Amino acid sequence: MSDRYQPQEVEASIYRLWEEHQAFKALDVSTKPPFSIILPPPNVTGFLHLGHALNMSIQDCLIRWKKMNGFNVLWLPGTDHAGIATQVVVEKHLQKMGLNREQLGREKFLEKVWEWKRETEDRIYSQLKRLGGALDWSRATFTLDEGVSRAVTKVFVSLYRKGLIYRGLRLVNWSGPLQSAISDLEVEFKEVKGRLYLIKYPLTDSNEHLIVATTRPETLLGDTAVCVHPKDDRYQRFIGKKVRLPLIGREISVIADESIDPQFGTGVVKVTPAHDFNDYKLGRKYNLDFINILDKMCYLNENAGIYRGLSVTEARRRIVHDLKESDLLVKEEPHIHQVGHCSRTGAVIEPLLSEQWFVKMSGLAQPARAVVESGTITLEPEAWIKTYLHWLNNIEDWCISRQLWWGHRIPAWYCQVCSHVYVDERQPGQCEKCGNNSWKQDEDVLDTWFSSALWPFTTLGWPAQTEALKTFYPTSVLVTGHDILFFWVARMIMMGLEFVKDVPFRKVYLHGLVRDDQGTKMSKSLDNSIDPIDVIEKYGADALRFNFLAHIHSGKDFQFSEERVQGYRNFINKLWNAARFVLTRVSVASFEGIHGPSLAAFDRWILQRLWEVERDVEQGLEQCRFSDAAHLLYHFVWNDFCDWYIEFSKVNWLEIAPDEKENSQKVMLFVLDRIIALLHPFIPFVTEEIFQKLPYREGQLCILQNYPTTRLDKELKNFFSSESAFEVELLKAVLHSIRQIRGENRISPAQEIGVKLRVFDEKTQKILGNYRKMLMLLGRISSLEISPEVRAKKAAVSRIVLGNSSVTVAVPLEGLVNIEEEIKRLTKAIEKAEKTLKELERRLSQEAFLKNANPEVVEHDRQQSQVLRVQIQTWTEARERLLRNEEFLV
RNA sequence: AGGGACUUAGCUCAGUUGGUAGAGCGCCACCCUUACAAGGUGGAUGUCGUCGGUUCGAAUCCGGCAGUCCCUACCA
Repeated sequence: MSDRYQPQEVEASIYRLWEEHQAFKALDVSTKPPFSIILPPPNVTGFLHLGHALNMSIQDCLIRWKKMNGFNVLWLPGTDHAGIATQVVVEKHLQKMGLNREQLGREKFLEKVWEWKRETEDRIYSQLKRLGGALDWSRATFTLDEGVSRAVTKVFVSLYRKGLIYRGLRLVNWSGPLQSAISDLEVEFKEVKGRLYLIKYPLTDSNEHLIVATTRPETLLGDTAVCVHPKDDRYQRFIGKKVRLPLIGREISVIADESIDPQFGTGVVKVTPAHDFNDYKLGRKYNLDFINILDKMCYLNENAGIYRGLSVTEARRRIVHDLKESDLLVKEEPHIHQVGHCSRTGAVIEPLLSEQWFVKMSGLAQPARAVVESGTITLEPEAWIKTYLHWLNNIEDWCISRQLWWGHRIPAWYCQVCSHVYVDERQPGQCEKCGNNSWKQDEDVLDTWFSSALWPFTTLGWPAQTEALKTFYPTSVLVTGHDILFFWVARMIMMGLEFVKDVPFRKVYLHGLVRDDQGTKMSKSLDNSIDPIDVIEKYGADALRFNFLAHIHSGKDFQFSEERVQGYRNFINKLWNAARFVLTRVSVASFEGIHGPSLAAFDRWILQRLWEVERDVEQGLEQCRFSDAAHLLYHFVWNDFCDWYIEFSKVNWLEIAPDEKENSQKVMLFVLDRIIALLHPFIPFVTEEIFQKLPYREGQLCILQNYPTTRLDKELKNFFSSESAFEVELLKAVLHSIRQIRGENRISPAQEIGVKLRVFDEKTQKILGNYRKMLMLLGRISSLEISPEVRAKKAAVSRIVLGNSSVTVAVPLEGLVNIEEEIKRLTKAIEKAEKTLKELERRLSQEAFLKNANPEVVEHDRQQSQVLRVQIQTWTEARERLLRNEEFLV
């Protein structure tokens, strides 16, 4: 074994080992209880970033943990075609080669996208493998796979027949660059510094005019009314009259509606039902004309008269100019407002009237709300429940058609003769209305989230009632970022309830987003996104995973830092070296047959600590508190096992009889064995690599072991001993005192020192006497005196109080060090203790405290203040003697 | 505009029923003591955003204020 763990040399072969043993395979039928997670399918837009690595680290930890706990686990991989996103990426890619999709035509273009999909999917899957994902690859699914597509069509048809999907001419969010409608969720609102224009609208029957306030003067071309508040005294006399539209002269009515805020602008609003969501409602309510002035590219169309062909911004400039010329512009002022932008292209969203398909949401939302309210599905962190419910309560119908090519084609056909619309899973024969057989399928595809909403059951074979579906649905937990709670999570819940009549998962764990070390969101456009492979190659997959698991806290965003990964790489190396020590120094073949009665105190102590760690790690994982569990293990390995247990054992083994040594070595081997298993879900590669080196584990796999729990290791309790635990704590405290004196007095670790221990009771004296050699070696002591009466001159002194035992540690400093240093040290210690003591005494002197506080707290404070008094007295005396340079009883 | 948070050591963050402030990294000092220098030992560092309230006692519970962030939302 090398003295450094070399992840790049072992990770690939370890992953291969797992695959060869089919360690990730889930069984459709099994007597074991099921545990299933569907991997949120990454988009085939490009490679995975650190956010995915975080997401998958959590899932893989759960999967391996549950597997080791005896569950029949399924972690199902897949990828998402990601309609708009992928189409945009591929179009950009083609653009570089001087191609565009119109040139290629639908079929050729789709071939290109499929080509892209194959490449990126390969890359994504290899990234997941590099990260160590225990995914059942035999079940990998793509959202456009035939089975999934059939299911998507079936769901569409079914919802259509139930009247939950309808087609209609509606005002939708239109993205000019995409030439497609997008859903409300895909619109991002940004604050924009615009202008508010006040424009004169002359009355037809008088010389008066109304002044309209608008941020979008160009849309006046599509105005079909002007609206005021019915109770607005300023304008009541105009209601019902007509005004002449500036520049184009069309006559429109003045109407009144309560929705108008008289305080805003002039209190007069132009109504453009075909280009504004508020105006659309007014248009429907008052039966106004809908005049569409934009084409699919968001240029002005034939209804714009002389402005035809202009872009929206050009048109705005021209119209403002023309209004000024005609003296119709009263005023323009700066105005900050929220404007919707396309989340994919960044273009300003134009509300546009167009024929689209919608899902009626209110009926589907109700049960989805109920299952979260009732706790059938739990959200972690719970803070999201409120957000989730609020969204469902205010849900609007979902526009699911997209004017794209990449995606699930909408299963609707239009009769070319009589325009009859036919929706079915297959193309129809004769038209039931007119008897002709001339059909054209709808050109549009479905919103990518439509198929994602079905993912938990389509991946398991639905609509067929497969064994997999029976076994693994509902899935156990969904792990995903909180950014897609509405896009995905909510819709899966609706569709699962609608089509499988059960929730898609029992628990949702929402984690934060990964940010860079400056705290900004990682994104490709900012060029700050990191390929996890780069990190893995530098530090290993385990270090990256542990970094996430040790640092993820209840849904908070995660600030990535390479230094921290490096820190956990060091931890993994520490583990590696501990294992190396055990494997090279321990000569027993297995840990079987540990003989309880002859165990040393350290052995008992480490076994007890192990038991406690097993208990607490299990609790942490049960509660999805990954960082708690990770830190527990980190400190157990580094501090308890390496710093103390191995160091104690090294010395202990020098002294004891061969059979006792063997017994003790079994304990060390056992603890290492358990550590490896405990850490496996967090850092699978290094643990498996070490496991493979355990001689008695030949032919086995770490991933297939039982996870150490207090149930599995219940016999550990037989080894517990409070006296042993006390002995270990006492030794630790004495050694720490000696090292502290050494460190603070700058006595070199190479310099051996004399130490005198004054003990105040026989029991402690006996214990310390038994560990004389231990103390001397670990404390680098040349002469050690242990006695009830210890005299010293020019000595550094420290007082330990532990339970009923008390020890004074004295280190003669003559010739070693400047006495002034020690006086400073003592003074500092005394001051600190006095400060604490003062606070405790103040508290204990309050009658209210003694009366109201928990008796345990009072007792604790009493004891603690007694300890402090003893310490202060010892130190104060020592300081005086040092000053007077005389021998004293320490 | 409504909602949800967050504010703790130089940095990133823990702190689960209120009871003497913690970790990792960084920093300082001394050490290549044969598992590990990707290491060892010791050390320093915080009016827990601010003001008030409840309490014997508040980082922790309640309220006001300030700052930061996120989500939802058609304000012309």
